[in-house]
Formats: sequence, C-alpha cells, structure tokens
Amino acid sequence: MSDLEIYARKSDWDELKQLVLRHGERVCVRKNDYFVQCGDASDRIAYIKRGAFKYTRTRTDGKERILSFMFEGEFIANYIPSRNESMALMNVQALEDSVIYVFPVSRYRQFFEKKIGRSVYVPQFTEVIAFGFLQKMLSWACDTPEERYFSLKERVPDIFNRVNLKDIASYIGVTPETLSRMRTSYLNKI
Amino acid sequence: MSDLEIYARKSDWDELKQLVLRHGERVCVRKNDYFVQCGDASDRIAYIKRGAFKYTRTRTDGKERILSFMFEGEFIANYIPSRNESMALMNVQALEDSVIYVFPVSRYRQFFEKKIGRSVYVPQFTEVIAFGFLQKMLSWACDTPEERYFSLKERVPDIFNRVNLKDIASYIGVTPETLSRMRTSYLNKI
DNA sequence: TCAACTTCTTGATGCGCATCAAGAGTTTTG
DNA sequence: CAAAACTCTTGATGCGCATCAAGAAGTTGA
Repeated sequence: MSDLEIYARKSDWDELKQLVLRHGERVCVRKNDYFVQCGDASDRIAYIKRGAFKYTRTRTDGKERILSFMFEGEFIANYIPSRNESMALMNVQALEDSVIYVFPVSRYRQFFEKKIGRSVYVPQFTEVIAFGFLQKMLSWACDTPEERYFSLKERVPDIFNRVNLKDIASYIGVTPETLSRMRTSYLNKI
Repeated sequence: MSDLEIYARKSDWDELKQLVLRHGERVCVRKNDYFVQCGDASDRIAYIKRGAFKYTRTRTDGKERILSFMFEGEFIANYIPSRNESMALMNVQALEDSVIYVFPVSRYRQFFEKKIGRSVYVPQFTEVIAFGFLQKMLSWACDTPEERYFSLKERVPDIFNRVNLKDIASYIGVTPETLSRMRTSYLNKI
C-alpha cells in the first residue's frame, strides 16, 4: 500500500500499524507459504515486519499472474478486508521467509468504534483501497509492459534484489524470456 | 454498477436512485458529449434515466481504451466520487443522446447525515466500488479477450444493438478487425 | 559436497494479431 | 437528397512475442 499512502492521513496508517504491532499475533511464515488462498473467507490483515509477499491469481489457462508485491512496512489482506464475508480472489504468498503481525478486521472495527464512537476504518481506508484498485485496473488496461516495468522500478527501486525475473515478468505481463531481452536491449539504456 | 448490485442492499440503491431523481438536476446530453473528462475535479454523480455512456482513457500511444459501459438504470461518476478533491482518471462520454439526473456527492452526504446521523454512503457504496475495480483489474490482468467478450455479453445481452464493434473491441482489448474475425470464425458458434 | 533444482540468458521457429488497404453497406448532415 | 462520414468485413503483409530448447551460473538440500 505504500504507493497509496499519500491518500490517507499518515497518522491513520501509523495508528493502524501501532495497533497491529501491539495487539496482533506475531507469525513467522516461510518462503512460499500462503497468507491467503483464493476462496478463503478470512478477514485477517497483517503488517509485514520483515519479508516480502506477492498477490497472485491463476488464469483459466492455468498460468499464474502476479498482481502486486508487498514488502516490510506494508499491509497484506484478503481484499476487501472489511467485507468479511467475501471470498479471496487472489492468493497472497511469501516471497521470502517473513515475519508478520496478524489482526482480524472485526477486532479492528471494534477498536475504532470504542475509541471514536464510530468506525473511521471504512472512510479512511476503503477509499484508499478503491483508488489503488482503480489505478491498477487502469495500468493493466492502458499501460505497456515497459511502462509497468518502470512504474514498478520507481515504487520499489531495489526490486531486482528482492524478486526474481520470472515474477517481475509476470507482473508486467510478458514471459521471462521477453523481459530478459527487453533488459539487454533497451531498458537499461534509459 | 448493475453487475455489482448484489453486493449492496437493494434498498440502498433504490434510495440513492429516488434521491437523485427527486432532487437532482435533469440534464439532456447529446451523443459524444462528456459528462466527465480526465482531470476534472467534479464531485457529480448522475443516474442514467435514458441512454448509454462509456468510460474511456487515452493511452500514452494516443489510442483510446474503453474501460466500462453504463446504461439506463445505472450510475456514472468521477470515481472515487466521495474523494471530491480527486481528479478524474477517466472520461465519461455519451454513446447516445441521453437523459441523466445529476447530483453532487457533497449534497448526498448532507442528506444522509441529516437523516441517519452519519454517512451511510461511505460504508455502503465505497466497498462496492472498490470490489468493482478489483474485479475489473483482475479481468484485465487475467482474462483473455474472448473471456472478456463473453463476460460483457452476459452482463449486457443486447450490447450489439447498443454499442458499435469498434468500442466493444476496445473494451475487450483487441482491434476492430480482430473482433470481426473472432465473431465470424468461432465466437458465434459457441 | 555433490546432485538436483532454479535462475537467467540466448538462439531458432512459428503463430497471432496489428497494421494497412479496399470496398460495400449504412447513417449522418448540410 | 446527395455528399460525407462512419461501420463492418475481408484480404495481404509483417513484426512482436510466445514457445521450445539448451546451456551456464548460482542456489538448495540430503
């Protein structure tokens, strides 16, 4: 969510983070473990203390597509977390051995209702989430693989130290071979 | 939004519709007129009484991509309508001469705050919008043009009577020539 | 520590789709 | 009502990218 942070008050994210760190359950997950799998109905969100995750979805041809990467300092969830009856439409899988703090959204709501008298969760965060999805939708619909490559690199400058080419290729929408050739030909000359 | 209707209580949509019909401004728009243009900061939403609209966005190569179609009985807006400071990321353009009822989101908020004591707008609708964007994002990322073609046809069975091939082709992500050939070869045999 | 596996690159091949082009049919408009 | 503009189809051509393949380098694990 870091690229969306500007759209919510910084203090709200800090508050959520503090809450989850203080009252959430500390969980170690190993590389390739799933935090959420397609079809799950969990309402858990988690703060990534250390590590990295990917959002994925299996296409009808059986191939996996990567939709997002998340790193330490960011949150992962079964979107839309507040619609707690909703089945997950994506997998959330660890790219590295990671440490996360897990917290159910229902408890989060309770916390804010007790503290402020009404849920600030929904207005503050759901719109951020919606706006993030809108941007991602537009990016898939309107951006070229190169544009997606540079956007990703801008958001996560050290992406190549954290994520292998195959996963980056899936994220930008080409095969690993094509990304390899893109890099050796023109991408690194810019 | 009709394909998302199931996720909000029907009565909420009815209430919004009644409110907009009763207190909104009736506006006739001509084919090709814009309701919203990229960069606009308007917080207007509108109920389509009669007609049809398309959401579009211009790609960096200058070509137009169509992201959604909306018909009578549905709403159009500068998403996210409740973030009223936000610049529109898409154009909303009339496909036919249409009649709409326009209503600013700010007045909508006032209405609900007066009536219920707090805004039900945000929790009820923002999540619906977010979920819609999520689905569209996943469709662009994971579905083939054929799959998008059939999804559209399922949502809007009479789409070919309302929208020309060029626009449908843009929506599913191919050129008009390719869609034409898809139809004559295998699509209509299924 | 060695075998098995993964990652990345590079090459060869072929298909799918964009592009360019042309023409028939339809709609719009002055 | 005629000219202009748009819509859809069909054909020809070529490029881009997926696919298949193979090999080098790095990583993992019994």
